[in-house]
Amino acid sequence: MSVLFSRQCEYALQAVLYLALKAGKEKITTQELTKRLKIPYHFLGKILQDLTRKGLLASEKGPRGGFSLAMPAEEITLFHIVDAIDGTEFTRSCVLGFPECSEKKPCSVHSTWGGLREDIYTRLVKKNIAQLARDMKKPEYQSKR
Amino acid sequence: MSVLFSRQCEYALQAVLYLALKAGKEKITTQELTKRLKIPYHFLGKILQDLTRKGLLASEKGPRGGFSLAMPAEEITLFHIVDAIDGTEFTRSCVLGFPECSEKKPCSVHSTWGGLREDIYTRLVKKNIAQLARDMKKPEYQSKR
DNA sequence: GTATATTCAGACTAAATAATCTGATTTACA
DNA sequence: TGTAAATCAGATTATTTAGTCTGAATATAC
Ligand code: SF4
Ligand code: SF4
Repeated sequence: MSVLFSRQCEYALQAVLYLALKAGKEKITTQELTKRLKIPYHFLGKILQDLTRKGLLASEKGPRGGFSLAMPAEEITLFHIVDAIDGTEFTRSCVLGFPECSEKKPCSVHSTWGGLREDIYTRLVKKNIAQLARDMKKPEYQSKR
Repeated sequence: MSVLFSRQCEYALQAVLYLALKAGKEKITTQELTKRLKIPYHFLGKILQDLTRKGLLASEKGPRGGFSLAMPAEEITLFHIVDAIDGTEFTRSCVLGFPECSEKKPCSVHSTWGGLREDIYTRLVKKNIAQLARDMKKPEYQSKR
């Protein structure tokens, strides 16, 4: 298997994206998210708690409670989410997982692979989730649900 | 943690690259590889067996035995190695692990992320391991060992 | 032929990640 | 004030991946 981010992180990305799409309206419950995104309920619960602790989401308990973005969607990028869940180690370590090397003396694959992590980073910060949510509403993204 | 390929696969890449570098000469033993590349001995053994079964490496038992490339280094790319260990699923599935989607109705992040898997694929097939081994010998890659 | 160095095979253990379960806490509202 | 709907916390289990161990099979060299 090959994978870019952990499963938790993928779930987090989807969840926050969903929240951004519904931003402004009512709070969103774990139940709604678990149904729409097909993510295991309790696992998702943990992830949302985590994102809340990290300050990305705001939560409210009790009936009519749920989760919402803790800040304007314009200020959140996918990078913030990845950072909160998987951390930012990938911006520093070798994409191929090769052992330590110095920039001065790169290994033979570095000319090809060295740029990938910057590339991934760029994609993560390129758009904020408000833009992504707007994209989601464009006709060409409508809609299989 | 974020990672592109499994640890096994990373080890396999390093090992085959090492073999390419030493190609033509004697067979290389697991022991030499485990020392040079700092990969757990028995784990590496499994991986080399795997690569042999998949037809990428040739093995010989007994004293003076060991492993060597099963074909000219010019015919092997990193993609072949990844294919043998992790499989090629990543060329088809979403890099963010999002659930099934149709190309016709991509999700909102697809414009940014859709290209990444082709990008990775390209990097994997761009150079064969003979070229990579030659790169390794260039002065600018010399040498911390 | 015997000792030795290797791959090979399979069972086993360890660690990391993913997922589940139980119950406590908070809050809205009838 | 009581009930229900939600988050929150922590323990537990399951699954996957990583790594280890033991011994058999095979080939070389003396
Ligand atoms: S030189 Fe580049 S590709 Fe090679 S090990 Fe270092 S970071 Fe990885
Ligand atoms: S549309 Fe693209 S980014 Fe979105 S889920 Fe499908 S493959 Fe992934």
